Amino acid sequence: MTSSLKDVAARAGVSARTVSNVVSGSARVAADTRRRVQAAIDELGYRPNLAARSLRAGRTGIIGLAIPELHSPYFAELAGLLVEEARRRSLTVIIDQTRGDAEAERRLLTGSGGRVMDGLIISPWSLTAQELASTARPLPIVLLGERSPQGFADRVAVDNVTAADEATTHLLALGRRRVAAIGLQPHLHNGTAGLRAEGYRRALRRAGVQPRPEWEGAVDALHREDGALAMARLLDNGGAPDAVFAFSDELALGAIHLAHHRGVRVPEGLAVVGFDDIEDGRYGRPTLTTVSPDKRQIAQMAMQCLADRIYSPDNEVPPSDLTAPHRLVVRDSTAPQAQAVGT
Amino acid sequence: MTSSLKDVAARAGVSARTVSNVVSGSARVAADTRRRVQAAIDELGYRPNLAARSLRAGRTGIIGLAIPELHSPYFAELAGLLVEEARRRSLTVIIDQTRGDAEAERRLLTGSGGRVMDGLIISPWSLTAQELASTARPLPIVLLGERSPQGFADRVAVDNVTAADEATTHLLALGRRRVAAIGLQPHLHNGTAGLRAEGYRRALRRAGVQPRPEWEGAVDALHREDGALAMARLLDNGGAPDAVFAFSDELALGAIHLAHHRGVRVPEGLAVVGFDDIEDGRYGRPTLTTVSPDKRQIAQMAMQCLADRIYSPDNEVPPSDLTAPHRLVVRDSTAPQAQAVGT
DNA sequence: CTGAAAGCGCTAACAG
DNA sequence: CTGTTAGCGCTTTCAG
Repeated sequence: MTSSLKDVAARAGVSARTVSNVVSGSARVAADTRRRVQAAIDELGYRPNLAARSLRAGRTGIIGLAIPELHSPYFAELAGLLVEEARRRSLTVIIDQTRGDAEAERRLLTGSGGRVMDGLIISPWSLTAQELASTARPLPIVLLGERSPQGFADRVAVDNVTAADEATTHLLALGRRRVAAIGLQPHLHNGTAGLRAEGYRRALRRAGVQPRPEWEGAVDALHREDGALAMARLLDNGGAPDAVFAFSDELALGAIHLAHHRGVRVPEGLAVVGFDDIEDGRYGRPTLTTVSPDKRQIAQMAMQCLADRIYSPDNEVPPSDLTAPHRLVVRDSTAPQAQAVGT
Repeated sequence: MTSSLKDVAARAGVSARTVSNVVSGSARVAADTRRRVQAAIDELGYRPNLAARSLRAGRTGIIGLAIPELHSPYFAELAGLLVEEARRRSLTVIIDQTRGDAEAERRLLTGSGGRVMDGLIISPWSLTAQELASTARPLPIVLLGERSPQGFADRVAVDNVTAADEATTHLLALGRRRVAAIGLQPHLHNGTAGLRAEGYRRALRRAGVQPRPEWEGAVDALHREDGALAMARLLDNGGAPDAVFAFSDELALGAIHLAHHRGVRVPEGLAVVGFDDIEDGRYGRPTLTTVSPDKRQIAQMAMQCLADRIYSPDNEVPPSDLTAPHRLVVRDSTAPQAQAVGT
């Protein structure tokens, strides 16, 4: 059914070598020969077999992307950007969901996938960087988001402590003092949540506000419903906070949803800041103030990093730790007045 | 660096054949030999080379998923489910974004990708089923969503006409008569939008309401901003509709956002129904009434279909046309009263 | 500029 | 139950 390079060669009356040259454009071929070969290719509908090429090259041109959840807006958007960056480098992306499950993260590396990929970009939730790096070897990996300690693999992340500090400081600057946080994940070794909590507490202290455990809302996952649940607990036991810093926009949206049902107005009674700058936040009601990581930059950095490792594997460059920029985008959910400010 | 089957064989003192048997579990191997081979595998950290295996088998175990946008909540969720279904069958998914671009859709098939994939699930926006099927041959493909005419490839979709009819009828049952639609895409050959428009008009006629062109809001894309834009035009030139059926939840959310800014209350002044049942709709304000396609079912049907084609390619079964179930989920955006009804 | 031939790592016939 | 071997389709030395 499918024709091979040899078939094309036979048809064009040349050797396989010449066809290969025409296809890859690697060496000079006489214009006339090239034309004849091209004609044969078209007639036979020939397309190179990637498996054979990979076998030969020792490379597949495929990289893996392992994220906890594809249906989370933040990861979906990031995945889209990464796929774009990959295409720019003629790389193909295989996406896998780990659901934050340690077993899934491990299987990705030990399973057959480990051999089909030239490299892996992973946002780990359960495994430590060390465990990942040692399991993956010699597969190059790039870590997204933060997991301490560093030094085992390349990593790209925003400065979570500073970002969280800025978000919290923004709430304090509005005159709010009972500033709660939503999104701690003590059950996971989620470094990101820990760092954001650290920034949150740092900002409070700097403003002379003592952090209080009952203001720190833990969550199981980072979805709207978890945010709603945490918000409910804060309203019931947290001593009525007047502001919330949620560690993700989804959590923030869930919290706002619940606050509304409890008759708490946002931003009047409760100012809310999220994290991620997902599209829903821009079109929700009220529009959501959020920490916006530069996702395109993250995608570029991660892909650049991985490509470097793949194409110069012998290069003994120590793991790099890249920080992507972020900025606080102020919208209605922290507006000083009740007036809508627009997008 | 990486060790091959031959290395393992040498180390275990057996032949390559035996190692292959141990790895694949295909033939009986003496318990003692198996143990020795396994030990060698572990020591060397051997993992089979997928490229070689694929070359041999003539199959890669990789299937493609081509969707217009990964960051659209609907497609992201669907992609997640498809990846799950694929794993259940030990298949790996490569995800690609077409952005609804004809060139991208074509390149996916003609480019090198066509050789690395065993099959393709695609949600086409620009190419016709016929063009896709003929370009793809002999690659099995499954179409998601509707594109007429049918008969060129397997297809999975909800009954868009009926679903749109139900959504519109629901609005009419609330006593609304100036029922607009948002989401027509006359510039694309988007069969889905056309079918939803058809169902919308059918419902109007059955209720004795004459469809009016100025009630049909066209959009460039299916995002919130497009919905907002279309809503603005309807309010300006559409004679103040009292209800809107949006062809996607994102459009609906954008429309609601804009209506709110114009001082139109939802659902009191404007009842809104969306399509897709994305998570944002459940946590927005108001919560969004929507047509909910059974996404899991869609994923299962599509994967089953594709797997059948891949594993029995000679089977001359004619292309099947599967209809996935859907249901109307009524929430606050079409509540008869202004009271919040909850999720 | 082109031909011949080796070999990437694996599996499956075919012996033994 | 296990060893030997051919060959999947391609690239790439080595000759010509």
